[in-house]
Amino acid sequence: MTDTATPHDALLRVAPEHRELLDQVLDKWSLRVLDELCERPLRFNELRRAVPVVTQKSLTTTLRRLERNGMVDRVVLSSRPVAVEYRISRLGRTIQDLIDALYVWSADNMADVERARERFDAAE
Amino acid sequence: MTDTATPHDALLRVAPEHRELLDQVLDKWSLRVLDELCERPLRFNELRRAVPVVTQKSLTTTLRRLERNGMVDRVVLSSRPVAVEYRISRLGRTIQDLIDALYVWSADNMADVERARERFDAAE
DNA sequence: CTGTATCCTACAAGATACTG
DNA sequence: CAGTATCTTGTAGGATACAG
Repeated sequence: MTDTATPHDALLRVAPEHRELLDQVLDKWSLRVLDELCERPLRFNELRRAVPVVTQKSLTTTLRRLERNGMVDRVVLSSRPVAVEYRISRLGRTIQDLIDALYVWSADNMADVERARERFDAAE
Repeated sequence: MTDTATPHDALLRVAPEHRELLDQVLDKWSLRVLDELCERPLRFNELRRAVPVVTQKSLTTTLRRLERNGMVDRVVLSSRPVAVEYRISRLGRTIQDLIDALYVWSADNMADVERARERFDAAE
């Protein structure tokens, strides 16, 4: 790579499997679940209460996908009655750092975004 | 904040408007459009060809939303026939840096993710 | 408590046709 | 070229009931 290349050139044509992984891990419910589990391990119903207002079905789907991709660990604590705890994994923590950077970006730039929106809406 | 707080505590309860902004700017088509515009300004149909396989409707919707949020600039070059160019904005470039970091993360961790998937799928 | 199984609907997105 | 308009379809997600 020559020094005339822009920094972005190194990432031209992002592989489809990388896009797909981000799609599976950066969706609405996944972001909320990762947020919560980053603070502390939680059981299924605790998580349900912590993430308003997710349905059982959506929470199950989200947890399975996060578990499959190695972002969270599912730990069976006991049976009769069944107790299951969800914990963020090492991998999950590394992506949460990047997600947090996005939240910081939002906070830093929200004023500019709102100005852009006002300009756009006024131009109609 | 005391030194017993975890780094994540500072971000507890992310404001809904920040989540909403990320939802509007990190969806499938937006990521692809920002990728392309980061390399060079493009006209509508150039962008359509560059992003396979987006429909006119989805591309229009995506561009309007990105423009409204100040991520891209829409520049009318001439009329008769109309020519319109889309360019990444300063704000767009700042978030693209973070998106690129996510792609790098995907590349760095894809092997671990695939191992997790194999383990999960084998456990069925 | 931790889920599955069904049914249902609302909205995103595709196909197609048309316009300034 | 750069869109808009209309119609249709696919699918994620909600409501509800039930099970281990």
